[in-house]
Amino acid sequence: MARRPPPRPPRRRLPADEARARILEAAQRRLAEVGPERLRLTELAAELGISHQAILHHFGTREHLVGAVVERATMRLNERMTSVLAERGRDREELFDLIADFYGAEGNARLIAWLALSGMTPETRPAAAQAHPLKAMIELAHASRTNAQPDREIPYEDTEFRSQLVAVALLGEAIFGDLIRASSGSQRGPAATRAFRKRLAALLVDSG
Amino acid sequence: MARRPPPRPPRRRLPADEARARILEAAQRRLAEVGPERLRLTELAAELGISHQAILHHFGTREHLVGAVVERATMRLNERMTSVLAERGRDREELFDLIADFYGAEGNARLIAWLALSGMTPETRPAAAQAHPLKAMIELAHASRTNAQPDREIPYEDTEFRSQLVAVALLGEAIFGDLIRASSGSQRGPAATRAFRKRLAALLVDSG
DNA sequence: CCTCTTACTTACTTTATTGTAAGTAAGAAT
DNA sequence: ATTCTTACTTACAATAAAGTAAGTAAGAGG
Repeated sequence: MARRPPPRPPRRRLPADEARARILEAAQRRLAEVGPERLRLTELAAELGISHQAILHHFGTREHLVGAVVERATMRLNERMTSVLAERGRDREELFDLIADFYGAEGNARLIAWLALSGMTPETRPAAAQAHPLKAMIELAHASRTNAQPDREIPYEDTEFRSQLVAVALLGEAIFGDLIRASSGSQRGPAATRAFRKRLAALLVDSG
Repeated sequence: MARRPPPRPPRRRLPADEARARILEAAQRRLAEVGPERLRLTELAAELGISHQAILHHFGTREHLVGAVVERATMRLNERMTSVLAERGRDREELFDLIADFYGAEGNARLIAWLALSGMTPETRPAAAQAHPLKAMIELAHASRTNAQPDREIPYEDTEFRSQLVAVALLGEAIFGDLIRASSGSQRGPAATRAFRKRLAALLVDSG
């Protein structure tokens, strides 16, 4: 018996910017998971319940989509970083925790890693070349250190180095942590990450 | 005028293992550069001056090739690591330099990063799950520390943490260093990397 | 010198994915 | 209501990459 096609629900039609936003969000998540090279328009579309041409309709080409994701993601990361810094910002341990959450946030580290590996560094975009979102962090940390130890002279380069160490170690831990621990026979998992962060914070505080 | 085809040079025919070795080497270099997802058999073959079917002849499928590269690369990294540790190994600063060269070596960090991001962790291969190549490093470092400070009691977990910090920070610096420095407005390039390493070594030594 | 294995080639198939073309209907504007 | 823009669909083309089939000749071994 030929079954008549089911009365399909009326087609949704979103305003363009919202559709774009949804696509960008899903694409960014996917990009953090599998990287720019393995991002498949069809997969993404299926996940969103649309056809892959809908994506092309909004972004033209796959490359444009990836570009838009990167653009938006770096802008958001910068915004988030500055808001994190503005939030409380005086106490050093809290500052460290906020930064750690930022870099350790599921996806953030992976996204940054994919971009770094793929050579999609912000210096290709001249607009971003001027903005230095991390500079505020260094200055905050430096102020906090000199405040805590008015007697000792603390060179700015040292705080600069320590800030870089924090960023690089946290990002590195998020990406390589469990791999390193696996190959040194240590405990792995989220608890190990927490322990690592705690010891790192302690090391930095103890050594000035 | 129809030109007669030039007398092509007699075909080279390598012994199988050497051919495999050459392919593996080129594939590993390419893999460190562009990652497993963007490794193209045709590109690789062109680079080697052979047809892409020659590669398939030796490795069956692309997946097998990538698997073989990963296998060989991790084995070599482990070997290289242990030989580096055996080389001198008593003095802490030299140990640090050797480790730094290991992780900072062009390609090593990128290769490890690609594998970590792609989820090609060694724990999928049961053979590698038992080997703990970095454990020796931790023990060496611990011995060196207790040797240098016989009066103070140094907990093993602390050395464990510091070893992880070194590994993670060096790898992270290799991948993220210039990106971080760019977004904090600092100097970039190899000199910055050297300076970072020097300060990291100093921090670890100064703090015990 | 002859033979046999196999490293490697050329020619072709298959498949996955991006992109094009054209049409459909949702929702705003008049 | 009617029209008009455009978000989105279905159908299809183009391309590139992996893999198959079959043949060729290099070099070892008798």
